[in-house]
Formats: sequence, structure tokens, C-alpha cells
Amino acid sequence: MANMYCDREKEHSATVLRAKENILAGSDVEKICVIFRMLADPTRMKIVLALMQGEMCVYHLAEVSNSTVSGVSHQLRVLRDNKIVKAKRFGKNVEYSIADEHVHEIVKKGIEHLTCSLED
Amino acid sequence: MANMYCDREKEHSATVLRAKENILAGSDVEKICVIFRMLADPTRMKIVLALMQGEMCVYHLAEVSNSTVSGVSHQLRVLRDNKIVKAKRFGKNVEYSIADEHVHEIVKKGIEHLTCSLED
DNA sequence: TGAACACTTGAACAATTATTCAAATATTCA
DNA sequence: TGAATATTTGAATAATTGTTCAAGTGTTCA
Repeated sequence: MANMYCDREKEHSATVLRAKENILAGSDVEKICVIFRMLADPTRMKIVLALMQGEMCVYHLAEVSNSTVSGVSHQLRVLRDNKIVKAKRFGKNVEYSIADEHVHEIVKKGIEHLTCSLED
Repeated sequence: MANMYCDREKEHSATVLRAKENILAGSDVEKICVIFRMLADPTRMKIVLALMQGEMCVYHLAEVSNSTVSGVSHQLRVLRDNKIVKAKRFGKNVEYSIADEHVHEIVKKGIEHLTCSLED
């Protein structure tokens, strides 16, 4: 039998085995983290929440998220680089929008989690 | 009419209004970010992915996540404080598990997003 | 009781990152 | 072309945070 690591080895060994086999494709873990990291900052979250209502330009995003235009632009760059939002130019303005449906779903799940845990 | 902020004001004004009304309950944004912040670190993500396979003790988690016992314990504390995992003592060991179903769902959505965007 | 094991904690360090301000680029329009 | 507006960028600063090592607490069992 494998090493004994804890007193409940018998109960846990199958779990540990599954965990070792299934999960850890090293670089993939980093990739999964990226989308969550993008949503972990309040300024970025406000931007994303705003864009979930529809497309918007930078000045609007700054206003709605209570930030500076420059600050928002920096964060939009990060969000763009990580495929959370996309940009399209219209004359002087650049119109931003959510890059894909998964972003909507993930944020909604996050809100769901929040509202449910508030009920306790 | 409201201020003109960009050349597509007409197209965007309804969106901006919705964004201002619906979204920004200031402190809630911070709360939504918390769960995402918890999942944004590779060590924590490995711990969570491992626990999604079933309950586990600290030594196991350290092994499965390629970390030190101390490092894992620190992160487990953070995860506990933020209600992502819960702990239960069994003799010398402390058995950790995922705190609630939302965590499963959110992580699964994240993985889904990853695997879909890899197809492009 | 005390030795061995499992886990936690605190302090220190290094690294990452959000924000700010100033300057640069892009586009329109007179 | 030049002025005005919209957005981006770079550098500097401050703050947050993950990791490590050493020391601490809690539990079992001989």
C-alpha cells in the first residue's frame, strides 16, 4: 500500500489518486487562474459589470466605474490582452464590449454565490 | 438631453443609464471580487481543484499541489476565511473540503471557458 | 508525562500590480 | 493644416500578497 500520510488514508486514497491523475496539467492551472484574476479587481469588475449591460466607450466606463479615463484605459488593456473584452473603433471613440459569453456566465455565477451566501 | 460623452451617445445612453442604475452597489462589487480573487492564485486553485475530487488533509494537499505544508496551510486559512473551503478535525488531522456548491460551479465555468477558447 | 506527528502562525522578503500624472498618438472637423 | 477631443502609454509610487523558515499549538499513544 502507498505511504500513510494521515489517519484516514484509507478513506482518502482514492480521492488523492484521482486528484493526482486528473487535475494537475501545470500550465493549465495558470491559464484557468487568468480569467479569475481578471475579475478579482474592483475596477476591472466594475468595467465588466458595466459592459454586461452593453457596449460602451472609455469615457463612459470611467464615469460609470468612478475611475479616471487613464486608469480605466490601463485596465481595459489588461482585459483586452486576456480576452475578457474586445475593442472596436468608431471615429474618435473606441467602443468596448464583453469578449464572449463565458465571461457573462462566470460573473453571473459569482453574483449568484454572493446573493446566496448573504441569505445565511 | 444628458451630456454628450461620445459620438455614439444616442446608441449608448440607454446602456449607460442601466449601468448606473443597476450595477454599482459599491461594497457589493468588492464582495463579488473576493471569490474570484480566491481562485486567481495557482496554489489556491490547485488546492480547490484537488478538493473538488473529495475531502483531503493538509499533507495530501501539499503533495498534490506541489507545495509545502506551511504554504498550503497559509492558503487554506485564506480560503477558510473567505468561505471557499471548510475544515473538520479528525484526531491529528484536519480534513478540508469545498464549502459549497457554487465554488464547484464557478470553477467548472472557468475550465469550460479555458477549453473553449483553446479551440480557436 | 513526553515523544512524535499534523497543522498553524508570525515575521521577513521578494514580486506583482493598481493608480497617478504627464506626455504621446489617433481621429475629426473647421 | 491646426485645434479639439478621445484614448493610449510610460514611468514612478505605494500597497498588496505569496512564499519561506522558524517557532508555536494541538493531538495521539506508548
